[in-house]
Amino acid sequence: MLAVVVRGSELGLASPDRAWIGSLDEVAAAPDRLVLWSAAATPLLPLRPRQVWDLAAVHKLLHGGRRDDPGAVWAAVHGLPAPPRAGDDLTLLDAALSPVEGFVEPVRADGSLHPDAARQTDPARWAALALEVQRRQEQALRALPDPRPVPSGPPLPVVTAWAESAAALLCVELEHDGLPLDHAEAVRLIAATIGDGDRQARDAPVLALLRGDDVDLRNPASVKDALLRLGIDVPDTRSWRLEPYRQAHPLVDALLTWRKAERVATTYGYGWLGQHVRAGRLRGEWTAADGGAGRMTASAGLHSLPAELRSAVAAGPGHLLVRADLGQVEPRVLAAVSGDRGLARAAAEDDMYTPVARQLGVDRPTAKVAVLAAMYGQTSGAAGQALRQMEQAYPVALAYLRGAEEAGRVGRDVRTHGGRLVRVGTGGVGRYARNAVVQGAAAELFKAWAAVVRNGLGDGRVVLCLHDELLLHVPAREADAAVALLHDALQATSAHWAAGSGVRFVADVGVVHRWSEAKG
DNA sequence: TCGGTCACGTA
DNA sequence: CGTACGTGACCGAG
Repeated sequence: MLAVVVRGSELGLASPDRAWIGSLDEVAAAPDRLVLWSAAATPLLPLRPRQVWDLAAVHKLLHGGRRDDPGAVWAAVHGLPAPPRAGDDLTLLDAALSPVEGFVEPVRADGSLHPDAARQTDPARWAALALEVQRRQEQALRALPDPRPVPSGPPLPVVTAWAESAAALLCVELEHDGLPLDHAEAVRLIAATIGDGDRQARDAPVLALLRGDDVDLRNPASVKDALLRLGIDVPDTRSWRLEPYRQAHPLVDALLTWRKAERVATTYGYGWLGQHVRAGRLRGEWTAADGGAGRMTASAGLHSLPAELRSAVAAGPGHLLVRADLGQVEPRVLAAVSGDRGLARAAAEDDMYTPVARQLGVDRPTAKVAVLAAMYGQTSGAAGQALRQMEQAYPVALAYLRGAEEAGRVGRDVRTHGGRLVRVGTGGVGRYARNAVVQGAAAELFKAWAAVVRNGLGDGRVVLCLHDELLLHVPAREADAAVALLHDALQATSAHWAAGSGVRFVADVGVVHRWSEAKG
């Protein structure tokens, strides 16, 4: 273990037996795993370290919540109450504004961290403290139960800590590298939908159908009233609600078409291109573990790019895109984390809904709805019968889900398979916790997979993470190796993550020039 | 200027 | 069949 602190041109280093002011060369040469307070705040991009322990990321894994600043991280491993956030406490503002004159003692008499410790501590000492926090975090992780029936290798929560740290590091790289974008193609696609983007021109054909009726297309209440005047009475004007009325009146069809264009104009139009694309790269900000379940999130609309725009995401000269997505990942995750042997047997198949359908005595579409309804806590009665059959066929999986739902209902926090604390809080909604243990576990498996893939790439790069999909940008000569890597990495990851469960995970992998091609 | 609502894209 | 996220336009309160 080598803790690394970068502060300006100075570098603080700490190993278990000493702490010193060192150089970047020493980090580059270190065979050790690196400990960082936060990958996002540590400029190590040129080094592309292989293994880091990100104290902020592991803190969020262990304790949930949104805080991941050093004060909160330190307090948590020492069993102290979380300190006020900078901004909540004006004395912290004073500390931040006052010039740094020499170093302070970072640990106060009551054991808490000095509010400005990150800036005002001797870098070597600050690195040594990082190492101490790492030890305590690992100790806490080792105290958690390992949920696997046949543990293999290090305890699963410790493995998850490394994977979550790797994801934090990957987010820094994703922000830096960006997604390769064919700018001219993007402009063509946008122009095909909204022309030059003129608002009046876009609105005119819809307004013409309303003859003089003064309607604000961007105001749902106004649209709802206009529809009512045409005899179409709907509780709201969402597109799926209006879809059945497409034939009822030309306005509905025109309005839905207009909405598509309006979405492009406002969210994915010329302004968006100008704001987020530079030198052929589309960039957003990435977060490694967000929301209740700890999924990765991205800004700049990277996670909700309309399918029509995906042909603009294209490999650069001499390069190819390798895209891979996990097949039926959530039901497979459920089979693994719940330990349901019957569901695990179904997950041995390429398509697990086929054996589930056989087991339930229903057709495949019904089986799929039943499985999804079970995982997400269905409320309508459509799949009620199938759900009762699920209960009969897969009682262990259903009990696991019920347990999470019950915990959520009474406001009891839950932990995912990999050890993430999902804070439910008081008055929690049961469905939320029920979903979080599946979605969150899937996110952990995905990140563990992504981490292995990242480390196995030569000159290639991970350029997009999309919940169950990875997009790689690789030199053409490395494409075949990347395909093999994606499969091998999933094998290796699931072998320990789902050890003893008998669940098989599958990836659909393809080599393409444009993201839009060859979607499985 | 702000939070809330509606709407919609993705998984 | 549901959960989750980010984004943007509009409304009404302050």
